[in-house]
Formats: sequence, structure tokens, C-alpha cells
Amino acid sequence: MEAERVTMKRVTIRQVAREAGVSTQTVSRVLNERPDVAAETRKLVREVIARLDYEPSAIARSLVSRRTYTLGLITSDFTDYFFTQVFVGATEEARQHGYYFMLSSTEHNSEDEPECIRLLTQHHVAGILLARPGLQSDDDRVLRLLRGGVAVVAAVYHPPGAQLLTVDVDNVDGGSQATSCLLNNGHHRVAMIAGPARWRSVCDRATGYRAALEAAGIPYDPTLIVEGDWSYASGYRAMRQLLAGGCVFSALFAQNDRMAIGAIRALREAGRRVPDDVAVVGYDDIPVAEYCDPPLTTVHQPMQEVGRMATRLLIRAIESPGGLGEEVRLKAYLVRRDSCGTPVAS
Amino acid sequence: MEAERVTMKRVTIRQVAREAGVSTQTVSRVLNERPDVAAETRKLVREVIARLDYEPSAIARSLVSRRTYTLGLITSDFTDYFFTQVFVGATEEARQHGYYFMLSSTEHNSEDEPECIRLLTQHHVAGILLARPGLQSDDDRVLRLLRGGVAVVAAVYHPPGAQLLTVDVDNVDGGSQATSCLLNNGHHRVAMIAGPARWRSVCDRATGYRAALEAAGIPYDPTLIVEGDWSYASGYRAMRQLLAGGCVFSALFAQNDRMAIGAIRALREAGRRVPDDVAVVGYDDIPVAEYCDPPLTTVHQPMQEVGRMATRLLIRAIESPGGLGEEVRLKAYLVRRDSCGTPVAS
DNA sequence: GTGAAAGCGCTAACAT
DNA sequence: ATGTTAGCGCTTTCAC
Repeated sequence: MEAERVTMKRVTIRQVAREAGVSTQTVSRVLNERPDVAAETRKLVREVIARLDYEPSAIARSLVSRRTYTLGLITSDFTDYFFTQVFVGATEEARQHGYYFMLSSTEHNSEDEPECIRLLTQHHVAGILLARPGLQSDDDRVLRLLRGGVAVVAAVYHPPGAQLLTVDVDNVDGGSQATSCLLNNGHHRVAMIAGPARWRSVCDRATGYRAALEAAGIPYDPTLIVEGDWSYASGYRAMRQLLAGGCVFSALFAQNDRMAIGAIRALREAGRRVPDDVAVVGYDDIPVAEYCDPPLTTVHQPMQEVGRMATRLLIRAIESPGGLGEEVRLKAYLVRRDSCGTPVAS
Repeated sequence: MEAERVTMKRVTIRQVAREAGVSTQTVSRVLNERPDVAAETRKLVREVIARLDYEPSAIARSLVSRRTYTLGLITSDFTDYFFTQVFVGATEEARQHGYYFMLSSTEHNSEDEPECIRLLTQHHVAGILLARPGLQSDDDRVLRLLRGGVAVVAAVYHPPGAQLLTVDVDNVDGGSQATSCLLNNGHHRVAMIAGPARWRSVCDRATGYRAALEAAGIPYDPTLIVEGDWSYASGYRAMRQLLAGGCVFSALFAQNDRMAIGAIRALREAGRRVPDDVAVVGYDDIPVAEYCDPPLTTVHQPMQEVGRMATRLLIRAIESPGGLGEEVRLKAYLVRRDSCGTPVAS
């Protein structure tokens, strides 16, 4: 009564060799595109491979060659457009170099990050791309684990004091651009909905915000700042809180577009028009930004490019190790749409 | 002048065995949680493993045991919330069973799908989860390739005539719910922005649309139907086309939320109010649906559950093969928000 | 240009 | 309860 197990034996290199009347070595050479095979032999072997529908076992290959062409990606939230874009860029770049990514996301509980890393190291990943915010405790944990010979590149994540390769977007500049846009449009009281404080990017954008205020000679007022968690709902709540607090403000810089859109909903419900009563600038340039009402002015980040660049550095670190730490910082730029209002006539 | 290659040798099972004064077999037994090891020995071995920071090589293990605990996911567009959710559910379920997913998305050119599949089969995936629309030519190609002993489950994809495991959402019913909602609100002329015709779900939702019209005794008018490509921009264009065509309609069913939002923008630009002039229902219940203006009435699909269920079926098929084809069909449900207007007083 | 021998790190199948 | 032998499918090394 046992289920019939069709174990469907795979064709091995040995069968190809026998069929072609050569040694397994020769087949191996053909597979690896070595030059030292007679053109005729090569052709014959190729034919046999095609006829038998032979596919080399990546597992056996990497066991002996000690190269897996596998990279690990540790990220936090796949639902977020931001990370999805990093992933898309990284995947594409990896494929061009013959590598592929093993995913390992720490979605819900970051408790299981050690387990994620174990999955990756047990599969002998050649390198790891860290694309998630810095959490408190894990820095040394991660780094110790990873110093075991795996290359590491951090995207949008800066382990303090670690000398490693990082790729990031200039968040100070981005925050400054967003804020300046609002100031240039004549606003003096600019509220900010920030992301979670433990994110480096949050601090940086806040720094940009303060710098822009300072440059405009406008005092910094901490009561205008509320923290969200990047979600639409948190943006909505944050704006309700600002409104309930009776703060006076005529503009808002939200540190991501989702919170901006949540905040706009709260403003609308409170009878405040955007941009007439409150001008709004978001961050990320998610696809819906162009289509919401009003179309959202936002800071565009080249996230695919971040993923691509990080992967390029990672592969370089794998293939020629011993390089030094390096930080690549890409620029973000403001995309002007209706939500920020218009410049004041000078 | 060569870069110093820190080859950082990994600890092997042999070193653990030597250090613990047992055979590699015994260590292997401990690793695999076999019962036939003396409690004391087990403890000793565990200690040595911890001390040496030993991690078994997944590669060597699966070479000999012929089990990789690896699943392949073939999907089309990671930018789409819909597929992201399937992926999240699938990943979670897989992890609970000790499996993990290798991704292989056919983002841009579906030309390279054979290459994607090769990547998966070369890595000895035990099963493949197909989560993408049916494309024309590839059905037999995929299926032939996959009949080579790999289990296959299709989510949201129905290769014609193939006897395999599928998980899907009831799109006929979903399309009908969306349309009925609009009809119940007193509309007689309901336009539809459909997705690409090659998608099975598109046909099914259209079937539901027609069924609802028929049930209400309203004639079907093909001039009210325009095809989009799921994007915001295509929804916008489709609505412009409908408006330019001079069609008379007071309601719209868009087959996904992004096109609905694009269409709403076009309506707004044309001076038509939603829902007063045109009531709108979307599909998918993407996160922004709740926060756009007006909040979007839409059909919610349990996509995470689809991913989870498909993975469950896949693992079952792997671990006890020989089962028959089966189709699990989950239900979608309407989420009422403002964009569809209100029922007519009876 | 090609082949033979050795072995990657681990587990299956037997022994004891 | 533990050890021994063999070998997964391939590449590396060295011989010819």
C-alpha cells in the first residue's frame, strides 16, 4: 500500500561520459568551458548532453569546487516597496554575474535572525547583503558570525564602528531637500512625521530637516515632530496627534510616502486641504505617489541602483578579497508634484 | 602582490568527531536527532559542536541524502503586492516545515524562463510553486520540464488540461461581487477595466461581471470594456479612453486597485466626482486602498493564505507522492468603502 | 588534448 | 549504542 516512489534517477556526468566515449573529466571540461578540449570532442559531448537532457548537479559541483555562486540577502520587510526595489536590483545584478540570491527575511520576529544566518552559512553563501535597519543588539552578533570568511555588504545599514562596504542614499541631503522645498514655498512651521528612531536613515533625514531649518533661520521646534512606524496607519495616527495637540503648522515632511498618505487622509478628515492649508512632502516616490490626490511631492531614491551597486561590491569582495571598507552614497532627488503647493512670489 | 586569500577553513564533522572522541557517524546521528545515541554521548557531542562553532554543510548533506529541503518559486513580478503576499505566506509555511524557497522570477523577459527553471533543477529543488499567469507557449515546456520528478503546485495559474495541484481564489465570484455591489447601488451602465486577456483570472472576473449583469437583467455591452496591464498608468489611460469614447457609464469595476486608482485620477481630471458621478470598485485590497481619496471599495483576496496553502500542498506532494490533482479555491470578499457610493433607497 | 586517481563533507547500509 | 565501509556527483591534481 505504499505510495509509488518514482525516484526518477537523474542523468549523471558518468552516463554522459560513457555515452560519448570519453572520460568524465572531458565532460567536466566541456561543462566548464575549458579551452583544452578538441573542438570535435567538445561538439560530440555537447550533443550527448543535449540528447540525454543532462543537467549538472549544482550541489555536487559546489561541494568539490567550494564555490556556490550563492549570495544571501537579509532584509526585513518584503511588503515594503523600498526593500522590494533593492531586491529587484540586486537580483538582476547577481544574475548577470552568474550568482543568485538566497533570501532570508526577518519579517516578524527579529528573534530568529540567528537562524536566518545559519540557513545562509550552512548553504555556504559566498557573501551576504544586509539590507535592513540596524537593530540594537545584533550588530556584533551579525558581524562576528559573518567574519567567518563571508563577504558582507550593507545597504541602507551602518553597523557602528564596523569597517565594511556600505551603499546608501544620502538621507541628510534628502531630508534637507524635502524640507527646503516646503520652506521655499513660504512655510515657516514645518511638522515632521519621522520613522522609528533606531533607523539610521531616520536620524539622517531629521538632520537634513534641521539643517534646512537652520539655513533658513527658522527655529527648531521638537513639538512639531512625531514618530511613526512607516505604515499608512501610523501616518494617520501621527497627524491626528499633531492636530489634537493644537500645534500650528502649515507644512508637513513625512519620512516616507505611506505615512504621508495616511497623514493626508487625517488632514482631509479634519477639513484641512492639501496643499492649501497644509503642504506635504513625502519620501520614497512609491508608484502610487503620482496617482494619489493630490499627487505627492516626494524624494525619489534610486533603490534598485542601491541593490545593484551593493551586489556589485559584494561580488567584487568575493572574487578579490582583501579590499578595504568603502562607502558609496547615492543621491536622492525631489520629485515635485502638487502636494507641496507652489513657491511664494518673490 | 596577490590579495591575501583568507580561506578560513570550516570546521568539519571529522574534527568534531575527533575532538569528541567518537566516530563521524555518531556526530551525524546527533545532528539528525536520531534516538540511538546514549544521552551522555549526545551531550558531549553537542558541547563540542557548540565549542567549535560547527555548522554542518547543507551541501554535503543533501548530496548524499538526496534531500535538499529546497523549493522553487517561479513568479512574475515582485513589485506587485499580490505576488509579494503569496511569497510571504509561502515562505512562512515553508519555514515551519523546514523548507526554504529559491526564488526565480521572470521579471522582464519571460524569455529566460527556461533558464530560471534550469537554475532550480540544477539545485535539486524538491518542488516548484508556480505563481504567475499562464503565458501562451510555456505550458507544455514547463510541464515537460517539471515532470522530471519534481512536485509542482500552481497558484493563481491553470495550465490547461494539466492534472496538477492548484490553489486559486474564486475570481468568478469575486468579479460578480464587485459588479453586484455597483448594480445594487443603482447603476445600470458599469464599465470594466480588465487586466491582460491571457490571464485566467481576468477571464474569470469578466465572467463574474457578465453573470452579475445577467442576473440583474442588464444587457452586456462590450464597448464598456477596456484592457489595461495592471499598472496605475494603464488604468489612467483606460479611463481616458472610455471618456474620450463618449461612453455613458456611471460606475466602474477595475480588475485591480492600481488601475482603479489610475482611473480615479483620470476621472478627477475630467471633472467627474467619485462616487457621485462614477462609482468605483477595485480588486486586491492593497494597503493604500483604505487611504486613497475616496477610500476604495475593493475585493479582498487572501493572498498570503494562497501562498501558505499552495506550499502545504507542495510539501505534502513531496513527502508522499502519488496523489491526484486537486484544486483548492479560496473565497474573496468585498470590502465596502466610500468609492462605490451607497445603495439606492428601495 | 585526454584520462586516472583522489577526495570534497556528509549519510546509508551494514557491521559489531 | 557505536564504528566501518562505501559512495553521492562532481572537480582538482597530476600523469601521459
